[in-house]
Amino acid sequence: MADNKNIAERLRQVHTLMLLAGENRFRAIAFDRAAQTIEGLSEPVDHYLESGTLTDLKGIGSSIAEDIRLFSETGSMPVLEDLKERVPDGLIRWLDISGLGPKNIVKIHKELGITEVEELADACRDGRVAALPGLGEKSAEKILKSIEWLQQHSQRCLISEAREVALPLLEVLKEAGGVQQIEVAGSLRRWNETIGDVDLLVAADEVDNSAIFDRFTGHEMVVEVLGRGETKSSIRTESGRQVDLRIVNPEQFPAALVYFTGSKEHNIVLRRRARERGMVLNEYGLFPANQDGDADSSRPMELSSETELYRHLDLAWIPPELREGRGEVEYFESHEEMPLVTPEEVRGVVHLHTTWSDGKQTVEQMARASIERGYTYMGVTDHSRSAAYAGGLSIDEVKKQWDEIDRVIEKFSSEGIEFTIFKGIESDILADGSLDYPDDLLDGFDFVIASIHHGMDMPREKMMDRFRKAIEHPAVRMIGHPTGRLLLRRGESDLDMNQLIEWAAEHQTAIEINANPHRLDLDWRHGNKALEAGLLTSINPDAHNVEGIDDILYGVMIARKAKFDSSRIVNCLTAEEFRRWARGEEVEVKE
DNA sequence: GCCGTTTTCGGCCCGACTGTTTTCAGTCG
Repeated sequence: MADNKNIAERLRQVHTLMLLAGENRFRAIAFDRAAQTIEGLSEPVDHYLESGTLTDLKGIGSSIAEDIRLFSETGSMPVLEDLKERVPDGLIRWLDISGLGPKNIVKIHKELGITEVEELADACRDGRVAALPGLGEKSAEKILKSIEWLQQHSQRCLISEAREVALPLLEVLKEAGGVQQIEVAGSLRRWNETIGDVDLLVAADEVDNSAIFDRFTGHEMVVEVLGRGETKSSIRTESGRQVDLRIVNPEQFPAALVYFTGSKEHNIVLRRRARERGMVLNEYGLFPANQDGDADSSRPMELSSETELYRHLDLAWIPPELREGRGEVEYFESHEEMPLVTPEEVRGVVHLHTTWSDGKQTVEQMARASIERGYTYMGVTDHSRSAAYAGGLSIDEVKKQWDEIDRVIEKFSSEGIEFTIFKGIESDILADGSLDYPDDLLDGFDFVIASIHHGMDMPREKMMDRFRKAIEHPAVRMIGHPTGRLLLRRGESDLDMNQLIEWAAEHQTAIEINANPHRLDLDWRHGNKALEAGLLTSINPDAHNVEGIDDILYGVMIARKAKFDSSRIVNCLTAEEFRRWARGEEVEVKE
């Protein structure tokens, strides 16, 4: 049996290799679209194969359906195998070089007979690339620079790092003369977990553009100006980030904001909708189409906001974090809004570490910091005993910690502070699926988060078996960071996430959204499945110090991307309701 | 390769910027 992720990955490979093989662009894109569709499914592809409904799916015709069927039955996809034979492995890495695309990759490869990035760098240095028709000195120099940059920096960064670049620039540009509106756009506005480039958008009258660009390119963070035109400029920061700034007229701002927020997939759907309604949508506005189908730019629709633009396309305004081409457009055709959790609705901080294990602050300090931030309860969840590297608690230490928590509770009570502290634990799930303490001790906790910290690369069946046993354990109320991933550093465990979601939903066990920007795990891409299954979650900062509590914001935004409203988030419950849920009582989930 | 409330063929999102060119192709977002 082939799982959806695996199939989508193969289809993506076909797309990439077709570009490098110089195949028809649209044929290649068809495979990319099919991959997108498969990824968004909440049922396994085999279900569609068996019922013969695969070709009912958007972007999957008889040809790709056959490729998928063959792959599912034989584990091999002939169209992919054929491409792999024709395209050298090394070329795939060339696509990461910014400024170099498939056309020139094919040209350089064919003319010079080279396949490795290092060979390409040499060919740029010794003039062979510059001598090719259509390329020149500057192209060679640009490619070489990109290769060198690539070797020093990873292409993407965490959303937290991107915000550190974007927010100061935003502040400085706000103060620049002539700036009427300014917004962060791109994947950062959509709250994606990793970010490539930072996009900024400004509304200003043209006469002011030059001064605004001066402010931008002159900022102290800037180490290189990559380009500067009339309306667009790009810079690189000392941290290696590329930032693009676009300036448009105020009347163009709404359309430009939609356009630069993306995603690409979302924009394509919007443009198609505009076409279907006799209009053309571009970054400058929404225009009636003339007889040739081009935009009649003399008659722009008047737009004062994104909302109006969506209205013209018979849609309600779609929050940026949902604009991922995963069914949001269909939803907002018939709904005015989607119920989504807000930061204010989170009431408790229920996954945090203290000095008892690897946290930096005491129980009392973490509690006071939570109170300052407006939370009404917290759950202390230090590491269990086998997490030796993180100072996991022995049975004896657990009991001492309980005493300390009781002392803090008493102290608060004497100070007249209303704040609830739950005694929790982040228990390791051991290799055989059992937990890290005897059952009678586990019963003594208010709640248990079960997480895997060891043996994360076991085969899928073993991993699933471990999680199943943990979910079935009566003391366990939450699963922590299910895939174990560390973004940009470590991959995910091999899991059947749909199955895991179903098991957890059956037991009313929550799967946390770990809000630490290095994790953001559960992945929002499982949101549709989680919604169908009625999965509960908890937005958990996994804080190891006071500042870590603020990561809850990232968790809230990821929960919104995953379409959670507060009724399915256990730390949006009141302290009393949380206590009842932790005891295993049913909680009300809104339909 | 996919798709159709104008279409079973001929489109497929659209424009800025750059560099290599003399009118445009490639790349990016």
